[in-house]
Amino acid sequence: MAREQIMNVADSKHDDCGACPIRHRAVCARCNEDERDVLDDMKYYRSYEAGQTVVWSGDRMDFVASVVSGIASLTQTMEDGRTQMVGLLLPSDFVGRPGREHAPYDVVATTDLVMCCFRKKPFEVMMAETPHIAHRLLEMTLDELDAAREWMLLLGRKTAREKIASLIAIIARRDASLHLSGPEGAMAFDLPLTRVAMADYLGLTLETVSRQISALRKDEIILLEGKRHVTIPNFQKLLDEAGDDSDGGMLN
Amino acid sequence: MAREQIMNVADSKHDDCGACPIRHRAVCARCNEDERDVLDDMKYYRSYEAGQTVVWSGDRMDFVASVVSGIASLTQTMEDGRTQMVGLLLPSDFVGRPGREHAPYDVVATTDLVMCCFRKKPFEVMMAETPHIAHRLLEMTLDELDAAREWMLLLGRKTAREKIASLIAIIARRDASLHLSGPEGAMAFDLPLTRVAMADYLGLTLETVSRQISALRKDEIILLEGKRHVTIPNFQKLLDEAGDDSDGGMLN
DNA sequence: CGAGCACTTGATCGCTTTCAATAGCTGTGG
DNA sequence: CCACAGCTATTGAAAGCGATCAAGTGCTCG
Repeated sequence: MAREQIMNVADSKHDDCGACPIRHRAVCARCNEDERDVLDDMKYYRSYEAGQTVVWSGDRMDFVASVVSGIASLTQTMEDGRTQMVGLLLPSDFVGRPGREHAPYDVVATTDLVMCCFRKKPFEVMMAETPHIAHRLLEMTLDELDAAREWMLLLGRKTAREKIASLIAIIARRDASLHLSGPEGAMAFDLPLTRVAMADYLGLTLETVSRQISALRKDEIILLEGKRHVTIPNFQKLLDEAGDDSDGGMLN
Repeated sequence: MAREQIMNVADSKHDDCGACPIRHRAVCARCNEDERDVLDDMKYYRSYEAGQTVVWSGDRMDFVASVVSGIASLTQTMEDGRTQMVGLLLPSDFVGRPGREHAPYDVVATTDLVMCCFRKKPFEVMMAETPHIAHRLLEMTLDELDAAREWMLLLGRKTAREKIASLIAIIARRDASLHLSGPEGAMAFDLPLTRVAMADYLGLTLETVSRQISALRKDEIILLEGKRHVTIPNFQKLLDEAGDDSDGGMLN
């Protein structure tokens, strides 16, 4: 908490795009070398600590960015304080909308976070001239729309237990794809979200989240070490609890 | 019900794009005359009756399309039959995803429906060569993503009464923008959805939908003639019931 | 050691669902 | 013409799930 409180100002500009861990999945994934050189000159990094707000809803947003590492969340809040997470941004995900002045949601760093930013105007110009970027952004936006619609089913129709199981399954799958390990064998990882964040994501209260996690643990669908470390002995059993189709909701 | 059961096969190809009612909002909105001529040659119309399924989830989808008139819905269904509407497609909205083989959702004609279709392959080729189309599609997809996220807040955090009020407000606003009448004065329109469809959209049961509509009528937030015709004496009062921000959730 | 935080667990409340009966409407056929 | 089926919608009563209110635990940090 105390380390580098000014880190979000101490931005770095020196990492080479060629070594970027997200270059094959981010908005720049389709760019050729020349195009990437231009972006390389435009970009700057910003870092945020877990809990910091990156952008406030309604604020002017003069940049767009890719998540390089860590997790950010998009959150909507009603006047009386009810909040709903409407997006979970993982490494390579894109933040901001070309052509829009103001942020429609709060963007919050859920874990320590590094973003690769571009000032909006130059990026818009570049996008207009570079079909590779526009196409990749369209593709990513369509994927996000699919994910949002999957989430609508969860929010509208799933029970609390199914919601928790679904969230754990999603995190497990993402973790597996990061570590390039197949789905065979026991999966184990740390939950990157607090109970409150999970509740905001799932449209539940934190008490219900806690209770359902306890219930899944009691039924040995998941194993817990401490508050955060999860082991999944049988992924199919978890999917059954999530109520998803038998294909496990595989993308495409 | 009995009239023109084969209408979805009796397709028309003759309407001129220049007279198209959605040409200023659809995916082709940014096209110049030459580009539109090409689309004009590619396109064909298809009509569906209320209740017909346009595409089944998982089916091969060899076309993309714009809604010309009527309303279509995107629906997800769980194994045990629970269903959630994840998209409401109004005139000018786009159906289908370039680059995807199979439909991820059921597409159902909620009212009688006319769509302007393009075979997918030629459309993809055209899109790759025509930035105007790709850009417009990106813009529309980003708008849809915003709408989906607004809907996630509704599904996750709003009460049944707020959900109903929100839905009626959305339909009222859309109707007003169609009829080019300002929000002043009493608004009146027919609900284009059955109670079941509303329930599927809102993540409720049809009984709860019915009860909350009755409650809003008793409180004189809305007036009902028959089952479907709604009059809104005071739009602001409806917005208050919807729990939206004071700006009424105006786009942009 | 005590404050603060994240989390868990218990008891109760209340909103939405579930189950069930009924109304209103349209179309069909005796 | 009326009886009846089929559909949409309304309304009532009861049940259940998640929310709310309230302690209490375990951990970290000062």
